[in-house]
Amino acid sequence: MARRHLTPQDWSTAALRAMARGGVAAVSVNALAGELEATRGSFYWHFKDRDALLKAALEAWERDDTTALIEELGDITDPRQRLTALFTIALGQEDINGLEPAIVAHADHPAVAPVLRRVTERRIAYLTDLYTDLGLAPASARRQAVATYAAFLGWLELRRSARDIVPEVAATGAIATAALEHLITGLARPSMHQAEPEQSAPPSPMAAPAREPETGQH
Amino acid sequence: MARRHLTPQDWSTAALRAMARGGVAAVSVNALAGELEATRGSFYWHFKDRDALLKAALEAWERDDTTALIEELGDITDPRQRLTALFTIALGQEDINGLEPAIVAHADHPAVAPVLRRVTERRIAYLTDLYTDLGLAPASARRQAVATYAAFLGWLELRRSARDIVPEVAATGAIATAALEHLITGLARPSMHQAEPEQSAPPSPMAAPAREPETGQH
DNA sequence: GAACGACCATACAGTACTGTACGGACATGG
DNA sequence: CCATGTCCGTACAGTACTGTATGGTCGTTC
Repeated sequence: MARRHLTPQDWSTAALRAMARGGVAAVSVNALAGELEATRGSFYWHFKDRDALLKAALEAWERDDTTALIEELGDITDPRQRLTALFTIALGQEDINGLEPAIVAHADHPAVAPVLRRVTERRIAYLTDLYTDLGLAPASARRQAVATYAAFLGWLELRRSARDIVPEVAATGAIATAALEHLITGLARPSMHQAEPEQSAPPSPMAAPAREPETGQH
Repeated sequence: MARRHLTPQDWSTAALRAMARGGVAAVSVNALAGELEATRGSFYWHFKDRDALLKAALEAWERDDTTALIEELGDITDPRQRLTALFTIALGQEDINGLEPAIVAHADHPAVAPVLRRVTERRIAYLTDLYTDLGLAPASARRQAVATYAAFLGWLELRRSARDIVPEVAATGAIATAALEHLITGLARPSMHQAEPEQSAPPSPMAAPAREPETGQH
């Protein structure tokens, strides 16, 4: 209220929120104008058309949730700490709940496809490098990165669609990180199927949260 | 062509295909009629309205991809074999690629929510029972089930959106099962995921509102 | 062979959205 | 004071979809 002028960012984030709820089709200029308490006249001042809004919104998502995140992690030298920090941030309270599942679900949309492709490539490449830095052989690092990223995506899906059924996924920060660490440690181990020459990742525990969350009653 | 009469099933599967491509909004009677080379007159003979189609299609999905699957697995007595069979079927060639991500992405839709809730509950409960049969303690079985299901969902997401970037996810049958077995075997070892407290404080304390409901409902 | 019911095509109003045209408010600076 | 640029509201055509009404086309049945 009492907000005199809308910025393109306002429309952009509103578009992402709408997309998280109802997919690309829910990003309607009409609906967003109503939500922002403005009219379509304002929108068409800031954007050429609806496609331009979609493009801008998705590129903002790419910038905030991938590019900026990776840059932020560049300061940390220890790969182990970097991994933990990555998960802590990525599994932290989402800015917009359900956005990633919505974007993936519309992977074929012309406005989504190129951005999603860049994001997926970059994230998996980053994860692969990270596991390589942790001492895994290239093939293992790659496999590990894919599996970890799949688990992460599924985690977000459950958080979006089954928060009440699977309350575990609502956890943020260290607790959520600890939960997914299981996946990581499990996968980091060379399997019996394809034994690979590598000094197996230390079975030492991953960084644990301050309070152990679940080592209690069984 | 040369197909004289359309059945409700024809409309139903066409609806699921459309949903897999473009979400709920893509399920338009107009578009489906064009795809089936019919007119909307035919549709409104078989269905009361569009909502009835959505409901029928989603219930068919529930029946085919959850209820029937679990029944099919009932024959197998050995839990280990049952788990492998489950993954082999679930990761097999999808009938409709990208359907699950699309459904999850519209979890709030009134036609989707109840079905998705039932499916998620049932699948996780089945997985939990299965891991319990494999000898895991209740809390571990539950945690294992959630992690496995998350990895499965993410796997499907990657298969939908990143087949070219991550060709691993295109694998079906035994190969895909072997890939995900890493998750299973890694996690199934009870001795491995013992997390001892470490000094490394998490970068951001992060309010952790979610209690650990680990004791499970039994 | 006529009547009936299942199935489908066509035509119509109603709705929600997009994009554009245009005009108004409002501040700033010469 | 008014001139200009920024930002927004309103009005209008165009499009795509839904739901209904209505009539047509078959095969079946007695």
